[in-house]
Amino acid sequence: MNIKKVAELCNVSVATVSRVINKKGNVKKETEEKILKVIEELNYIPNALARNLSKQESDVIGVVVPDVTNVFYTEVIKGIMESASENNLHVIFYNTDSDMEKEINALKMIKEQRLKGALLISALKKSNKDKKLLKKTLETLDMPLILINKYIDNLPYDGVFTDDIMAGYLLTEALIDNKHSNIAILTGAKNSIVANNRVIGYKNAFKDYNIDIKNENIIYADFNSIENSYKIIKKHFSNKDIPKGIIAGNNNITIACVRYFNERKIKINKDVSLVAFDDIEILNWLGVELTVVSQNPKEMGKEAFNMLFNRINNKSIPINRIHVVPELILRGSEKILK
Amino acid sequence: MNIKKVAELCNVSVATVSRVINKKGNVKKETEEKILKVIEELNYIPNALARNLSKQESDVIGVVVPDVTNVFYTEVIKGIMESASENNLHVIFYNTDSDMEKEINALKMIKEQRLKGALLISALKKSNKDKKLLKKTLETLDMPLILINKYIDNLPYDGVFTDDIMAGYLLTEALIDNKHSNIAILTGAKNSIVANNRVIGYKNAFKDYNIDIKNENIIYADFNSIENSYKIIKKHFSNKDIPKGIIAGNNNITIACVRYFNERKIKINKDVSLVAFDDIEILNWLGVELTVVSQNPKEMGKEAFNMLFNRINNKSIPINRIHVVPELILRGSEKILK
DNA sequence: CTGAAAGCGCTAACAG
DNA sequence: CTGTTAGCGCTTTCAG
Repeated sequence: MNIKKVAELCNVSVATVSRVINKKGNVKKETEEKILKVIEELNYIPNALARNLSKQESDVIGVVVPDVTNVFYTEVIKGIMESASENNLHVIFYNTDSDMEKEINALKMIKEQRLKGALLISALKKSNKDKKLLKKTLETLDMPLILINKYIDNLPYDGVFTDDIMAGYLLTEALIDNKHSNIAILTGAKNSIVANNRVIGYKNAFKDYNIDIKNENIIYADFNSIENSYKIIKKHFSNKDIPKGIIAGNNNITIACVRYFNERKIKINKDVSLVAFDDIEILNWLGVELTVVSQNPKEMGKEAFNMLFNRINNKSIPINRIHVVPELILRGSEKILK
Repeated sequence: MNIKKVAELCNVSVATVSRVINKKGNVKKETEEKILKVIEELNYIPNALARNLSKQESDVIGVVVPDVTNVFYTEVIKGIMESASENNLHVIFYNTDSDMEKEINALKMIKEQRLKGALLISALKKSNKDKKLLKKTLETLDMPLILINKYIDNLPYDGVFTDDIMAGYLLTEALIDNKHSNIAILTGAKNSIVANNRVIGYKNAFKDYNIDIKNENIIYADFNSIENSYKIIKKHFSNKDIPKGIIAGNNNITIACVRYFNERKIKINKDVSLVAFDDIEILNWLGVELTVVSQNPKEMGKEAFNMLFNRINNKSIPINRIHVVPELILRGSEKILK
């Protein structure tokens, strides 16, 4: 079934059928009604492939994500999907497992599919080699692209980012405000840009409040794995006094941390104050109500989609970078109760 | 940049270029090398739209899911994506929020895009109207389609399903084996097919063990919402003795239930035995180690993809329906310790 | 208001 | 081993 058959059955030309499908007007009421009726009867659905090829553009966007099972990304994804569907756009997802090779490959596939645009949550680490490769791929991509979460310098793309430095600062300050001075931060891997920015915020707060920083209090766990983070935390704190203030660097690390504290019978508000990046709904449901800094992932997704939409519709607008203001949600876990 | 330009630059015809792109052979080594070099230099990437239109088939499959933030589906999705990427297929996702209208719309869009096939996790409830509509949509879809999780009778589709009746039976039996006879099941909405099957398994076990079923022990909560389930549970159990045995009907209900027990200081293994459908990783990490029945969602995703792949490659193989055998994982929460 | 026809970029049958 | 050419199904310009 195709447009030609419909045209024949209606005794009109394909052009006319095309006009009514695309609501272009300039069609007599009667003919339009006749065509609509035949389309309905035949269950005819236009071929998007052909339309896209003809129009030289597709109605699909691509989204590249490190891990579709991580609740943070999951929320971003939901935001993107909602907005995309409101705008009749389809979404192809690529999961990279935080692997740069897969990420670059996904980008190439997006190019190959001639998608309308792309959203990228890069897994780029502090690696010059990967950075160069990514930049090169991005350059040849030649399509509207929005960066989410991971800022990459010297690249002319819009993006919506979290202000990790500020977030780190806020959490640290929340602890300092509660008389803490011995504060450990459990952040992501050493080569992770986000992990390092969070530490910078932490350090800035220490400087502003004239407190000395102890290097042993900066612990590099693993953003991508509860299990690995758990091992690192356990190893680091064995046979050691645990600092009274703890900052967990992301959702996975928080869970690892809560688990470790449970095991060692370390109580929040009594033995330790725990604050964290990312607001994990389940933890709240389970009564582990932590003071957190939240980045509103779903809103980030929607925001990123809007940026892409604007960029698609007007390639010449100036580059726009939004830094989402992290929201400090105080739930009491930053205190030690007497 | 297109195949014609590449051909011109190489002084060959488009056919030859096409041959080397698609590794069809029958090209002299030298010419092949020359073409490959030019492609590389020009960063030429073939237009998948055109290829697909020409070949009358696309390299994209569609996946329709009720909720991309639900950990169960998230695992299914990951399984699908892994397998798809291994087979160089792209995946468009549609989120339905368990809304049949959105589901049917997603199916129509899949048709419009002329995708290679589709995987459907339907949100169909016990509604004749919706069922008819879905069947009609599916009939006109005319492409390989695999059902996941939700069996729909009288429909000629392959599928991978959970054996919810058996799963319900296993959990109930685990409690009965531990001297429980007063057992409540917190299942999904009354019109949910899965919810009802789980209850059937529950009832079957009661019959087999000659125990009387109390209607008040079958509680219809909400598969799709922790919050709603929590409210229902709270309301139902207020001013009542809580049965010693509890079966939570899915991951969301389990969390609501654990929350409620925490609040009322009801202790598992002491006041109550709690067993559940779905294995939630986070709960285990947090030390809430429940006896569960698991359906291996990631494997289900991979299995479903394989089925789709087979169906795409051979439309005439007989219909294949896999019922994943639910795995009972005993972790001790089915007991009351003295 | 309508139709004819050129093209979108690629594949594949056919001819050589 | 290589080239010519007819589509794939649709949009869009141009002419009427």
